[in-house]
Amino acid sequence: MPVTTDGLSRIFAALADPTRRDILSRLETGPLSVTELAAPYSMSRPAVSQHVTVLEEAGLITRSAAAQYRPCHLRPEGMDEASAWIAQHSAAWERRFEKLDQHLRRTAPDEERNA
Amino acid sequence: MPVTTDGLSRIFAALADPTRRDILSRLETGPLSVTELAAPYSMSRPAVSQHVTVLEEAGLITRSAAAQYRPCHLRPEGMDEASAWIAQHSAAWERRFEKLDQHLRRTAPDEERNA
DNA sequence: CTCTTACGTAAGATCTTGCTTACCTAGGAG
DNA sequence: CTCCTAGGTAAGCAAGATCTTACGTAAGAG
Repeated sequence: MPVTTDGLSRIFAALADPTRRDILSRLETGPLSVTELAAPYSMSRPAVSQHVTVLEEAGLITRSAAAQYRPCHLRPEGMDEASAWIAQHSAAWERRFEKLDQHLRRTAPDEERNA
Repeated sequence: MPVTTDGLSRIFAALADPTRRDILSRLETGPLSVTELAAPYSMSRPAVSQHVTVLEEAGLITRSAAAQYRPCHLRPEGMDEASAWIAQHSAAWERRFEKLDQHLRRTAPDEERNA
């Protein structure tokens, strides 16, 4: 990854780690502190802190600056860009096969006309 | 990334590169050879070949083994897993805000009971 | 004040990624 | 056969990712 990475690349890169995806899943039920997030994993707390930073820089979560307790919570609009990219390209995928489909149906399309 | 990476991580990692996303976009209009894919980029053809290998190992494209011409084409079901993950978690995101929504609505929910 | 808790960050080891150039194979034209 | 085209692969390097341990800081308890 180059020095300056675009937002979409950052989001997909953030999602390309099982630990980070698990963190996102666990935040869906409510905010958690870094210490709480780190508990189930076998890695050190600073490692989890770095994962959280990656998620934050990708715009997928935010951290409150509340004293020494800094709960992490989801940023709902964070995944919109990735979601939109996938949706758009899935649509293109499907259009390609719809065209094939239509082509195949032109061989015997008679059943739908007499309704 | 560890020695063995799960499929979802491989897919997201493959999507986390602008060149590879661009390759996928260009394949939506039909299959292209590695040489054709490499033409617009300023990097070497082997570099593009390696990007194509990454996409292939993620299950996003396939290569025909036709003689020395090996056109790359999309594998439509390749993005399903990523799409499903995003959809599922976007849904969880939304449910979280629906619950908030419902909670707010419980302050004045009387209109729906007398149908 | 000191001590604890929660957390970030710096330094460093190690692995992976993304590129390069150089080289190799396979098929077709002559 | 030789030559060209298409493309995969190896070696090597710079940069980044992921972890570790060690340390620093800020807020509250006593």
